[in-house]
Amino acid sequence: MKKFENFSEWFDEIIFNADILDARYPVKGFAVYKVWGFRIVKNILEILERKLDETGHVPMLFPVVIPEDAFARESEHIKGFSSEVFWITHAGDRELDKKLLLRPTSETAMYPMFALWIRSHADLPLKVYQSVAVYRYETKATRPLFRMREFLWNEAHTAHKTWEEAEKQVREAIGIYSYVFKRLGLSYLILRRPDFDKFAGAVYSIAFDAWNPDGRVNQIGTVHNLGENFAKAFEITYEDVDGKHRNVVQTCYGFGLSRVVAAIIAQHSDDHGLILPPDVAPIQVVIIPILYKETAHEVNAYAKEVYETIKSSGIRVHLDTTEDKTPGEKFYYWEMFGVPVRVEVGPRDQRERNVTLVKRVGLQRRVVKFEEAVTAIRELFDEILRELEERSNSVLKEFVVDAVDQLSLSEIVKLKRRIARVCWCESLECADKIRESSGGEIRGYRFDIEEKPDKPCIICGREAKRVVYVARAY
RNA sequence: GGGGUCGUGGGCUAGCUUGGUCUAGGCUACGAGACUUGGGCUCUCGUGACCCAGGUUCAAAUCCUGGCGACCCCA
Repeated sequence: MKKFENFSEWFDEIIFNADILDARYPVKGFAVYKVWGFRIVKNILEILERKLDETGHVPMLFPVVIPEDAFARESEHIKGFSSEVFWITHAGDRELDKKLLLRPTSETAMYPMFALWIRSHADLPLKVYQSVAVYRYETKATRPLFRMREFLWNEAHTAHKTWEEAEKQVREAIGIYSYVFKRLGLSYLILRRPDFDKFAGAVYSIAFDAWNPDGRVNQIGTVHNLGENFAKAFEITYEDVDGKHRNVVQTCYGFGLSRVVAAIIAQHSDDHGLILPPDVAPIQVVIIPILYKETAHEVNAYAKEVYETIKSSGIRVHLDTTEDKTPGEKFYYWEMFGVPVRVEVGPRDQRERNVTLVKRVGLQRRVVKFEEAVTAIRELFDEILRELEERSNSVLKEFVVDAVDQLSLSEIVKLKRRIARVCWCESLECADKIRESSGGEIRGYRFDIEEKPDKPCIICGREAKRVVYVARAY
């Protein structure tokens, strides 16, 4: 199965064969994370949550149910989400007086509590996060990991005294996510969404759009400045030093764990199977003993010694002692699971007290001395991450193509399945036409760098205000 | 929301047009064994499937109706 020719089938095969996700659960849009997938999730979470802790966020856990009246408090918010909400209407055969909904996101679960907790400026800033499943009745076709009706994410919610502080928080959030994505070697565009596509209830939204082999973009994270919109609706006020009561200014941001797993698979993996960044690989090193009858005993003993040494250095290592499988079969097996480094230990290595190291990316062999094995493996980890990052980055560069007119726009997005870079006048009419003629959506303009339009609007020919990116999306 | 394609062991599929030879074939996976072992070796044996409910018929995996489910395309 070929990644760049038939992405969909390739992807389904990988998540099934590598024990990431079993999508055969009998409810559409819901699936089971299997061991390998869930361990990867936990490893990603560990990196993210540590970073959130370091930057002054505190973990909490809010209920999965939200009462209807709280959900309806902010008018834009309810407009944006009501069509995809799961409702709880009954308990047994009794109808509930007060309908409850399963959180599609937790603003309306958290903010009534924020209103109770925040009394004075001394309570600010408040920075809370939780890692939970959320529920959205997607009407578009659901896809494993990319578009689920139940999906895992980490969401953070903050409250501040001023707009400036909230702005600072937005930048901190972008920094946190960028840091995690870097350790995963992912490439993406940081885009400020056009106003018509911002989060329901936000002043503005920033999103991380990762590239995908089929040309669709995969939104793996979002950061929103909520301004005072929710503070007004939920009456979240504080007493300032001057004794006046003011609304807090809020931000919130979400990190899509399911989609980040999808992005790791989609960007890094190849036709042999998964390729995992060392930081999140459940097993970082697998040792394959090469056994021959005459030397089996010595080689096994040596493999065990190698195993103990690597293990004691803190690396997640596994010794494959399965019998009745040839080394070749084991190579293919562990390649499917994306283990970053393979250590081959055979009679030759044993005799000379060497080990043979093989990287999952590229699969070149190198022989090092036993004493140098751990150091060499750690170097390989760095090398692997750098390679993944560079490779992914160069694909992203290849994927972004400048569109000069409507014809080339539709060609880039529809036929070539790429991300088009176009100049836009910011009018809604032209946005609609861009959508119609390309089949893609305006994802927004760059947040991290400023791009000045050097051409007129691709649709109307008037002066362009923004350089925007257009792509099909998950 | 509209249109289309398709449901066969755990996974991928053949068979369906023209009903019978299907006791449903293959690959893979899984279990037992032998032989191998520096890239999927070979062999023997074994487990395991026609989405559901009706209908047509002497006879249904195959035809018809309905349901459920999946996938693709368009809005």
